[in-house]
Amino acid sequence: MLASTCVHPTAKSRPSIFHTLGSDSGSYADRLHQFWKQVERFKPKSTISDSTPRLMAVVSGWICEVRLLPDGRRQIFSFILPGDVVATGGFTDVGVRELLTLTHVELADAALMNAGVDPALAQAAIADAQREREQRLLDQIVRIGRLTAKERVLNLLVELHDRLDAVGLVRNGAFRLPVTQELFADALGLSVVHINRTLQQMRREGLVSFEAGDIQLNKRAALAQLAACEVAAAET
Amino acid sequence: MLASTCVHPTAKSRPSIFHTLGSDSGSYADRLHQFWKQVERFKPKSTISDSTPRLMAVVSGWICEVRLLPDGRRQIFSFILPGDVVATGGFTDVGVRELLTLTHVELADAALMNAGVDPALAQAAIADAQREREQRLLDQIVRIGRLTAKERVLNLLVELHDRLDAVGLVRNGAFRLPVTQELFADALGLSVVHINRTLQQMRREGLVSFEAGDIQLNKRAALAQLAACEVAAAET
DNA sequence: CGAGACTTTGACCGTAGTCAATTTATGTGG
DNA sequence: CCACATAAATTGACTACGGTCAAAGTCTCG
Repeated sequence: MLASTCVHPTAKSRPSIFHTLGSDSGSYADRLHQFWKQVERFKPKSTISDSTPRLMAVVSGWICEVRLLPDGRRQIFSFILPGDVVATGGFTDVGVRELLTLTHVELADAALMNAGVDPALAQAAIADAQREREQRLLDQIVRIGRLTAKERVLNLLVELHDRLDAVGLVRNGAFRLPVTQELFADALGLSVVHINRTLQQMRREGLVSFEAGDIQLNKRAALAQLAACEVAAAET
Repeated sequence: MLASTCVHPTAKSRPSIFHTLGSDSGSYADRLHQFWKQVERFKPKSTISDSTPRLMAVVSGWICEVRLLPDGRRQIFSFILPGDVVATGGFTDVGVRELLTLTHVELADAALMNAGVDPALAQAAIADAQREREQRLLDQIVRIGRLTAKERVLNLLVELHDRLDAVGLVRNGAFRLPVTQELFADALGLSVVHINRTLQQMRREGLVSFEAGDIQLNKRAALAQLAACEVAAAET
C-alpha cells in the first residue's frame, strides 16, 4: 500500500537547494555544471559510509538514520529529505548509527554549496539545520514515548508532509512516500502488522488515501488527532 | 523506593567542573570566588527559564528536559547531570521543551567557566558536549522505541550510573537517584505502576538494590540484559 | 500529628505483538 | 510478454506486555 518505488524528482523539486547557491560570482551555468559534477550518487538500500566526516546536503532522494540492535531489532531515528543537511562519517562506522538510502540519492558537499556565500551566513544556516534536527529528534521521542499507534502514524505523516511541502515536493496534498510499512514500523516502534492495521483503519476513516504510490492526508481533521502533540501551524 | 530527596553534593563531587577552569591567570582563590559569586541557584521542582539563550554548565544537581502535552501526558527527553552543559532559553518558552529541576541546582555560565581557556579548546569542548547530547537522544529513542520495559529501566540506570561515575558521583557502585518513579515512567514511556513492578522484579532478581535513597547496580549481569543495546564499555 | 507526595498491590482490560498463511505487487531473465 | 522469484502487504487467531482504576500503605516535612 505504501509506495516502495524511488523518488525521481524533477528540476522543479529542488528549489531550496539552489537557493543556497551564491549568485554573485562566475556564470550560473559554470557553477551549475561544477555543482552537478561533484554530486555523489547512491543506489536505493545502500549504506552511506564516508570515511571522512562531512556535512552533505541532500539534493534528491530519501535517507534514514537507523540503528541495528544485535538481536535484529531495528530503530529508525529520522528520515532525511531533499534539502536537508546530514553529517556523514564519524558515527557511521561505530555501528551506532547508519545512513540507509531508501531511494536513489544525490548528495552534495555542503561546503561546496556554500561557496561564495558569506561564511557567517553559512554558519548560521548550519546552526539552524542543527536546531531543526534536534527538534525533530525530540518530536520523535514524544511520538514513540507517549503517543498511541494511530497518533504516531498521523504525527509522522504530518511531519513528512510539511517538510516535503516546504521544498515543493507536495502536489495537491499528495506526496511520494518511498517507505515500506516495515520501515515505518521501525521508525515508530511498532510491528509491521500493527502499522498495516492502523493504516487500513485510517484509510477507512478517510484520514488518508493512497494512490499509485502516493499518499494524501485528507482534511486537517487529522490534526485534531494530533492536537495531542505540538503540531501547530501548517495547512493543506 | 527511589529516592525523592535532593542531591547535595560535597566539594569532592565537582571535579570535572573545576578541571575546565583555566589555571593560568589570577590567583586561584580570586577566580574561585568570582566563580561562586556568579553561580545561579534553583530550587527543586522549579523551571529554568532564561530569557536570553545561554550555555550553562551544571555545577551540582539534576535537571530534566521535558515536554508537556496538552492532555497532560508528559515526556522526559533526558536527564542533565553535574558536569553537563545545557542550553537555556530559546526553546524553553515555546512550550516545546522545559527544563525542570529535580533537586537544588547550581548553574554557571559556560562562557565564564571557559574564561582564560584557549577559545579553540572551549569551542571543541562545546562541540563534544553537543555530540554526546545527540548520542544520548539517539539512545533514548532506541530505548523507548525498541526495548522492553525491563530493558528500558536497566538501560537508563546504566547510562546514569556511567555518567555519574565519570564525574565521581558513584561510591561503591551506588549513587543518589533523585527521580520519582513517576519521572522515570515519563522518561521511559511507561506507566508508574509498571515502573514500580519492573523495579520490584529487578530487586527480587538481585539486579539492583535500594538503600537510603541510593540505588546500586549489582553485577554487570545487568549488562547481559542490555546486550540488546549498545552499551559497550564501563565497569563497576 | 496531619497533609500531601510517593510507592505498592490487586483486579481487570486493551493495545499492540506474534505466528502463520494468503494475496498482491515488483522485478528479472528467458 | 510471460513465468517465476522475491519483496511487500494483508488477514485471522491467539497471546501478552503494559495500562488503568482504585485502594491501601509509607514516607516526609511542616
